[in-house]
Amino acid sequence: MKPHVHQERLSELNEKLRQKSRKVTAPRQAILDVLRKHRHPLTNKEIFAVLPPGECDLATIYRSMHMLESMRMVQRFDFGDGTARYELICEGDDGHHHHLICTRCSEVLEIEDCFPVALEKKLAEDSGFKFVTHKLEFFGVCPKCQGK
Amino acid sequence: MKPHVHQERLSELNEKLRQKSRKVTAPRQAILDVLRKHRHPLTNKEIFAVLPPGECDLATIYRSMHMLESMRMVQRFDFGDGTARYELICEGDDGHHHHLICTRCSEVLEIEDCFPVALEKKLAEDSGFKFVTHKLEFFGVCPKCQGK
DNA sequence: ATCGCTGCAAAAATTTTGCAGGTAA
DNA sequence: TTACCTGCAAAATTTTTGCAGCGAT
Repeated sequence: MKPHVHQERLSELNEKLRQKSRKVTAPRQAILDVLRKHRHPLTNKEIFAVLPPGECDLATIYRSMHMLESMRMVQRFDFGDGTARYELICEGDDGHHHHLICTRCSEVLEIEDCFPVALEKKLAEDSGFKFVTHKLEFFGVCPKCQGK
Repeated sequence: MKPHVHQERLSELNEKLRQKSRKVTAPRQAILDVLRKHRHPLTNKEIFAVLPPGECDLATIYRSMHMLESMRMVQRFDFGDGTARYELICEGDDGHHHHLICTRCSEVLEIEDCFPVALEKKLAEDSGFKFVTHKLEFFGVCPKCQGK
């Protein structure tokens, strides 16, 4: 491990990992660094491709993403193509947001609008379900792809 | 093919298939019959399991679902577990709706509420995207599972 | 008689798991 | 030292594809 880099991240990571008696390892830091440098959800394969060869095994990425998701350090998204994508959850944020994805070039915009809370509450009351959450993604054709 | 069953369905299928110079085959009718008998989205594997052995190959189901989706006869849904699910689109309906899924027992409720059209329009205007649609699914714990 | 469709088999793509050795705490 | 973690390899899932023969039109 390089003790001089990403101290601020390291302390956050340390704290969260130690809470669960997990270890701060080089592969985990490398993965978090990749996620930090990308604004949009990445597939495990994309994370693997970006990392220097030999820095982290693909299986380790899968295992790490599961762990990071259970610790609420990353948020999983599904764009409907059958491949999981992950985005780093910022501090003080719950990671809940949505995307607008171009169906032609796969460009991704982050969306601040969200499903109205009132409707979600009504839904929970009507159905008797509890702890109701939702996943919402938008799809369309971006300006660049409209002429083609 | 059994000429005495599901005549009403057959004529609908015939018409749509013939429009694309596709053929009305036993496997395709069998698949549509399964979908018609189930109110909720099914995975290809589930469809395969329900069909009598030897009635339809799994690969044929995959091929059929792609075709039926492109013909807008089925709607694809993603429940976030990495497996595609399909539901029959009723006549006169565009198939656009959502579900409330129990994260413990996988019970599925159909939801009539939808993301407000006005917000979707605003989203399209703000972003410059066109043909904007959305996918929305709700997750929670159903009444039966709340005590456990 | 076409042309499309099917079953079978193989391959591709994504994700999970077992295990022996290595490393953080 | 002791758990936990990693790489490697193998397996499990889900989905796609090639091909020869069959079948709807």
